Amino acid sequence: MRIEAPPSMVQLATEALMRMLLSGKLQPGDRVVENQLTQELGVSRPPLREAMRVLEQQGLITQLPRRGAFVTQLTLHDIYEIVTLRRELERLAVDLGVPVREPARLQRCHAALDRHGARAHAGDWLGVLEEAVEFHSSVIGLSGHRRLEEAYRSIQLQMLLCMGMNRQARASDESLVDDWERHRRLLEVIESGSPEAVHRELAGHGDMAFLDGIEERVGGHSPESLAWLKRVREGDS
Amino acid sequence: MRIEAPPSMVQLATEALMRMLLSGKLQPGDRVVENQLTQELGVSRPPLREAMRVLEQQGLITQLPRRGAFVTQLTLHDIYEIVTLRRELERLAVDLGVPVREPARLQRCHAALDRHGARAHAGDWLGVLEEAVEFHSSVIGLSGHRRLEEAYRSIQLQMLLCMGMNRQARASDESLVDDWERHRRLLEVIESGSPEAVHRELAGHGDMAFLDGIEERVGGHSPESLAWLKRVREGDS
DNA sequence: GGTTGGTCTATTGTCTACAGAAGACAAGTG
DNA sequence: CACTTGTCTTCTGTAGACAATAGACCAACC
Repeated sequence: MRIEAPPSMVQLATEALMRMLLSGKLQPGDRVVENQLTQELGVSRPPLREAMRVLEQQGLITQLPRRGAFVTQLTLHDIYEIVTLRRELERLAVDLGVPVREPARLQRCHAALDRHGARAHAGDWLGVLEEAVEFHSSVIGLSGHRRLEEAYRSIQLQMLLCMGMNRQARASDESLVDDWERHRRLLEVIESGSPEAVHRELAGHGDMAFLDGIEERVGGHSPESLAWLKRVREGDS
Repeated sequence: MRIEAPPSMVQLATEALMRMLLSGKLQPGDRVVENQLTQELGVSRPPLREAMRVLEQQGLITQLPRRGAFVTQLTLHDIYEIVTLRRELERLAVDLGVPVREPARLQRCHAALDRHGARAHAGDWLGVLEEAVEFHSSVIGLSGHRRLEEAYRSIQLQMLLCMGMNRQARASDESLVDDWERHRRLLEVIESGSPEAVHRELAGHGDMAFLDGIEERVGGHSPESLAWLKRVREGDS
């Protein structure tokens, strides 16, 4: 049995920061001061800075040279980018991955789904979020396309960051379980083996509710994004 | 007139490393030792490490905890991933960006193309590469989709890294100019405004020559990648 | 002779300290 | 009273030093 290497401070700091972002403890637009975090996390600045570089690359925080780092604040155009790109990546993943060639890959989906269910029933809000990300990643991973999976994961995290604010208020225990049920259905459809059916299920997957009244909550209304929002609302879902 | 902030060491180190990778001074599989580079680049280790984290995120170098960093060595499956994903991103970019809505964006394409041409005629091999990347990025950027452009750029750099070895030998001065001519033609087709025509031009863009005999040069022959290679060679290009 | 154990070196992981820039604030000036 | 200017504080950028680990090499033992 192969023992695993102890996680590096960079890794721990990255995960801790990610959790602070997903939980909303760090909100979009917030300034991220290095010295504050070193105290909170018990890490010195160099590894923390490396972790921040990683999250910067993922688009979760934004660094301005000599001015500090901020939690990325998405514009309407950003949301347009995220949603359109995510949809395209999903499409490709389904076409490549469904029907599933290697049953072993399904195991990962089931494992994530089970953990998701456990967290949902326990009312563990943040845990549900993390396992939902892992579940979706594992679904995309059915394609056997690592880069596709990573791109998808990155996009997904950005989207969650944006949903952060109103999520906490909205997510009751029932809706957590509802999410799980929806994911369970998705996996069933995938196992049935029809790419078209999966596309349909994903199209109606219904995580677009956060778009309601989005224009008032964010800035950056580009022509593209406004046109897109109009199309989406006219039922092109 | 707004003066620009002096570039940080992290930025400089990232660019220098990138150049070492593109030029083949660092070859796939090579070990990257921090202390050696600090001497060569005249930077201390913390900013160098941050730069390496950035390149790790881009997939250009691979870090093994407590074992050091290596230039990423691509498998056939990796190449399959890169080519398929790149194609998909191109497709989306063309559909979103052609015909061009904002003429201002074309200016960036033309500027990059001009620089590309100048480097090609000067026989500046590395410069051509850099400007070719910028040209392609600017074309994808016609879509106004920043994330799409960045994903494409990352994928493209990975591909260049893989082509590195045989590139230097193969690229004569004429072929440099040929590349430029091809790019010029592409931009003309784009300006003509027909997405289908652009798709056709891209399909026959002809940078697939490096796939000849690729199986012998790299490892990692997954079922997906072998099937894909067969399809490509049967003229699905 | 092959294997095991120990030591030694090279390299990574982390921390502390210092230099320099950006922004805040207050005092002076029109 | 508004605006500018100088200073001060806070924070980032970078450097250098120390601790700890992995792998190589050599010797001793089975």
